[in-house]
Parts: sequence; structure tokens; C-alpha cells
Amino acid sequence: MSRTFWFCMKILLLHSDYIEYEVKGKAIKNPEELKKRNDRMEEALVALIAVERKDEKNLEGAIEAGCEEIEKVAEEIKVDNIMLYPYAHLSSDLARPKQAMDVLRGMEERLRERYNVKRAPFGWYKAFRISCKGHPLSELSRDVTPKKEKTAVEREKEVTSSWYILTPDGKLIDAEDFDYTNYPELKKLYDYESKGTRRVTKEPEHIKIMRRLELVDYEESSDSGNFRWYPKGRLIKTLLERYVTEICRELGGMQVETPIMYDLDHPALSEYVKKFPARQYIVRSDDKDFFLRFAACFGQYMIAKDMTISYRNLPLRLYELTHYSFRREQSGELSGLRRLRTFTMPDMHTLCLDMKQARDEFRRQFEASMKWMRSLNLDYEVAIRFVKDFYEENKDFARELVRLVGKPALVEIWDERYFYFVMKFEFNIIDTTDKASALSTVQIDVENAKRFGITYIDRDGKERYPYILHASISGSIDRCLYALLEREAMKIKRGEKPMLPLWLSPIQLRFIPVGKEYVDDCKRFLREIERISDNIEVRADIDDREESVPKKIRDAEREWIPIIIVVGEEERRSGRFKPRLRRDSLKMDKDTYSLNDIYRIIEREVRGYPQEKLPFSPLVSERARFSG
RNA sequence: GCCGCUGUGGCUCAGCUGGUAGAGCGACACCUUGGUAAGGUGUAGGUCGCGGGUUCGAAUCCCGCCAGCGGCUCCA
Repeated sequence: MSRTFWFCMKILLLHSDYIEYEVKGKAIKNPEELKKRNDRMEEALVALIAVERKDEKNLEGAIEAGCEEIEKVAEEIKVDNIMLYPYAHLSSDLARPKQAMDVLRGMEERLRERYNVKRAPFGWYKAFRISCKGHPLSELSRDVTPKKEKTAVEREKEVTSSWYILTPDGKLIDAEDFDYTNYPELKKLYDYESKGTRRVTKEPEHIKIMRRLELVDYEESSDSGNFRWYPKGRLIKTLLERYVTEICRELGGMQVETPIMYDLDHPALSEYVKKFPARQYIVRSDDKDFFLRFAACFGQYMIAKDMTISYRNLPLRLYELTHYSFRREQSGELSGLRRLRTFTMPDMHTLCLDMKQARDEFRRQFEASMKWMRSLNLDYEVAIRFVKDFYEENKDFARELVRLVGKPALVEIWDERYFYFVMKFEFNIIDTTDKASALSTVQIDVENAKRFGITYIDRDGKERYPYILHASISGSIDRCLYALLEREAMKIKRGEKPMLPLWLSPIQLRFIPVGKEYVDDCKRFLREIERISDNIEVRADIDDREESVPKKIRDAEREWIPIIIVVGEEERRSGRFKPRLRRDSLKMDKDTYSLNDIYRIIEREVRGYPQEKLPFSPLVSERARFSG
């Protein structure tokens, strides 16, 4: 089973008349400090112990389980004396010395509560003599599986969920009884979230599209779920990153940058990370293990705990674009741009004075997320999740959020809290295979301020723990591209032309000369557009290849280019054009367009969004192909 | 991670009751000098995912591995 880890400490138990040893010399570089060079114990249960590498993942658990085994035997054979004796030869996969010593010391301390305990020093060669009693119970070996703290996943399983639909007019309806006639996608979200079993499925459409459009591709020489981004894909990603960063800064986020890896042994971090075993990439450096961050939480907690914060400074927001976050998902869980092992995500943490302030900030961030989804022209389904008690106290707040989005939302209520938050929302998009994926999300965290020692000084001069909002306004940037492509793929199925929002289109405008003698005219038009634009970068290019006009139009259409202009004698003479406009909404009420009209169309669509130049030569003939 | 399916030129795929490879697109060259979704001809390009095995001989059969997709699981 993937989530069960057998941490094995090896113990050999001997019931002895006596044991004695004498230290001879160092066995490791930095052995334990010696208190005695030799020692002896009568009528002792001798525990020869090897702490294994796997025990390192849960030192406390190893100590506890190891002691339990020893106590069980001590009970049976009725001894009061226990000798703990480090004995490396029982294992070929030893823990590192520091960790092993910690375990042995921990066991000594705990056993001392009920027994006379001696412990042979760690890291020394010793001569020893044991007189074993030889009765049936006098020689036992044990593989010890430590006590394991329950993971969040396991705890979640014990929590029961209730599902409802909350309508904009404030009605909470059992999700099974809701009439989904006008909300087919909300039904898909509910089915996916609550039941999650599907039969007929195929590859999601975005995978072929992202490769065909030369946006993103697999990278076989890396680990699974680590992709390469071609210029057009990187351009889109850059624009998304810049825009979500703008939104977060407008919300008051102070942009910071934090390390991508953290010490696995850090007390507060490890306690937290342990709840998600085997979800991390581990990087080894000298003798230390580091895990790669799966969000920006840690870095920002570490900053926040060292800050001097007054109640007057709240709400206080730290923001970072995690380029990258790492989650070592199981191989079978990876899927195109939907689920990666390495991805980019904005992560903002807002420290709040009290629950009222937390709600106010939550609402602002909820609205910012709505703005984000609108900018990407994405339809989404809203899920809001609460711990039951918290919902009871915040019913009005729930209604308010649903009123803001103006459509019914899926509400999940947990009977108890299994994780760090009391409430969260997500905006989910439904893809071509009817799967739901979360994009924007905000959570109210009531636990981590205490765990990480994040405090502010209140009016009365006392230290208090703030509530912490975790916000990812866009969700994973990679996943946003997945969402864009999937939603366009659905349009293709309905017979509509796919198109990215103009501000994200790698090429917004293409000139197609009818013959090579018109390439110079196209260049002239291109310069003219550039001259007209002031703050806007119009991404325009020229298909100067020696191909037929229909062929070049076909290629431009297949690239989803929103505005295509054929240039020949007519256009050279008049300076007026008959553009192919991919969406009716781009059209103006006229037969022919001037360059100025074309510019105005683009400007209208991209104003207020980040601007980037064309990421390659404006001459199509000069560009190499990246993939199919 | 487990189970299933897939893996053949840059891309999409054919060939697979064993006799060492084909097409279309793309690239390149030439012809065509084009008016709103594929103009024509030709050329080059392949350790048939990787590693073993069976066989006189393996893209084809067997075993192992890797990768992709799907299902389970999972999604901090």
C-alpha cells in the first residue's frame, strides 16, 4: 500500500545473567561523549539495537514502538534491569548517527520511568560478554514498526462530509435534491467530488493541443511531470504570472522570495511534512536531507515568525510566485498540465487580527479570484467547504459569497476539522473528460500561526496568534493553461473556433502577402502598427513563406491567430483591409478596416493586461519548428 | 504506487499468424507567382522506446525496464 511505511528498527533481546563491556576505540567520526569506559549489569534484559534509515522519518514513533516491544518482553520475563546496547550489525541500512543516538537516548529516557536502565555508549568499538540464560524466551529478535502519526489523508477518511448546494437567494439544499437542469457543470463537479468514479474516459484534449501549438511538451530526460516550455508557451506563462502578480500586489501583497528547499529535520516543518509522507522530492546535501517546497507556506511562515508585527499592521500580506512548487505525486496521478510534479503557483499569506478581518480579506480575495477567471474568459464552478461548527457561526458569510458569484455553489461540510483550515473555497473548471480541477482557492488557517510561532502584539501589549489566509488567486499557472486549452477544446467540439484571450495570444495579428512583392508592404504595415501603439505591444507577424494564400490562411487559422490580414495590390493602394476576425465580438460595424481600426480592436482587448513582445522573429520563414 | 492499454522517420499513423520497414503531413530542392482553410514534382530522413531471451533470422514471439495515457488511489 502506497501510504504505509514500515519503519524498521531491529532489536535483538537477550535475557542474561549479566552483561559487561569495555570501550576499546572510536567506531565513528563523532561518537557520543564517554561517561564510563566500562560497565556491567546483572539479571538484565539486553536489547541490542540497530536504528535504521527508515526510522529517521519518524523518530518519535520509533522510540515509542521500540520501547513497547522491550517493555512487553521485560514484563513477560519479569526483569527490572534493561541494558540498551547499540549494535549496528543487525542492519545493512542504518540511520545516520545523530538520529540513531536521538532514538537511543529517547528510549533510555522513556524506559527509565519504570526500569533500571543502562545504555552502552554510541559510536565506540566495545568488547563485551553476555551470559545468556537460555530459556525459551531468553532470545528474541524484533523488527519494530513504530507508532505512526496519522496522516491528513487518513484523518480525512475518518471525517464525514455532507454535500449541499447553496443558491444565490440563500437556500441550502441537499446536493442530491437539487435540480441541476440549468447547471450541468455544477452537477459534474458534485459527482466528481462526492463520488469520483468514472468509466468512459480518454486523454484530455489539451495535451495534443499544447504540443501542436508548440506551447509545452514532455521532457523525457527529466522526472515525470516536469515539462519543457517553448517560446509561445513561455510567453503565455509569463503573461499569466505577471498578471496574477499584479492582482496580488493590488490586494496589498508584499512580494518576497524564499528558498525552494527546507531542512527535513526542522522541528516545526517536519511535524507538518510528516502528515504527507512520500509527497516530497528529497535533496541530500552532505548528511542533511532537504525537501523541496510544495507551496510558499514555509518560507513565508519563517519570515512572519521573525517579524515584529503590531495589530496595527494587520492585515499583513506576503506574496510569492512559487517558480517552482514541487509535489511528488504518484506516477499514475500525473496528467498533462493538469497534474504536475513541478509547477508554478502564486501563494499569498494574509495575517489577520480576528475572524472579522479574516472574512473581509477572504471576501476581497474571493472577488479578486473572480476577476482572474473573468480575465481568462473561463467558466467555473464554485465549491465552498466548511468545518461544521464554523459554518453554523458563518452562515451569512457563506450566503454572501454565493450572492457575489451569482450562481449556485457546491457546499461541503465536514463534521470535524481534519486539517489546518476551518473554511476554504475553490473555483473549479470542468474539462473535456468531465473532470473537475481547482484553480483559485483561499483557506482560513487556524493552526499554523501557533505551530510556527507567528505572533502579533495586540492592543493590550500581549502576544496573540493571527489567523492566516492561504490564497492562490489563480491556482497553478500551468493548470490555468490546461483550463484555457480544455475549454477551447470544448468549443471545437461544439463547432466553434477556438481562441485564446487576445492578451494571451502569442500572435495576435498576421499579415499574409499574396506574393513576395508584397512582403515589404506588410513590413511597412507592421511598422505603422508599432508607431500607432504607445503602451501596447501588438504581437504581429508576416507569413512570408513561398506558399499559396489558402495554405497560409489555413496555417494561421490552425494557430488560432485572432486577426488575419491578406495583403495584395488592393491593400497596398488603399491602406484598407478585410481582416478575418476570429470572434464576432472583435468586429466593428464596417466593411473595410484601416490599420488604426485594427489597432483599436487589439487595444480594446488587451488594455490593462501585461504586455510582452513577440517572442521570435516576425517573419514566419525565419522560424524553426519546435514540434509537430 | 497497483492494474490495463499504448510506444514504428520531426508529427499522425500503416505494417506485427517471424524473412531487418511504408504512407500522408512537415523539412529540403525545383516548378508554380498565388486573393481568404492544404498548387505540383522530386530528395533526404528510421539503433521500429531501452535491455535481455527464443530462433538460421525478431518491429513482429517471451521476460525485464522506461515513458505516455486511462482506471484505482491521490490532489497540502
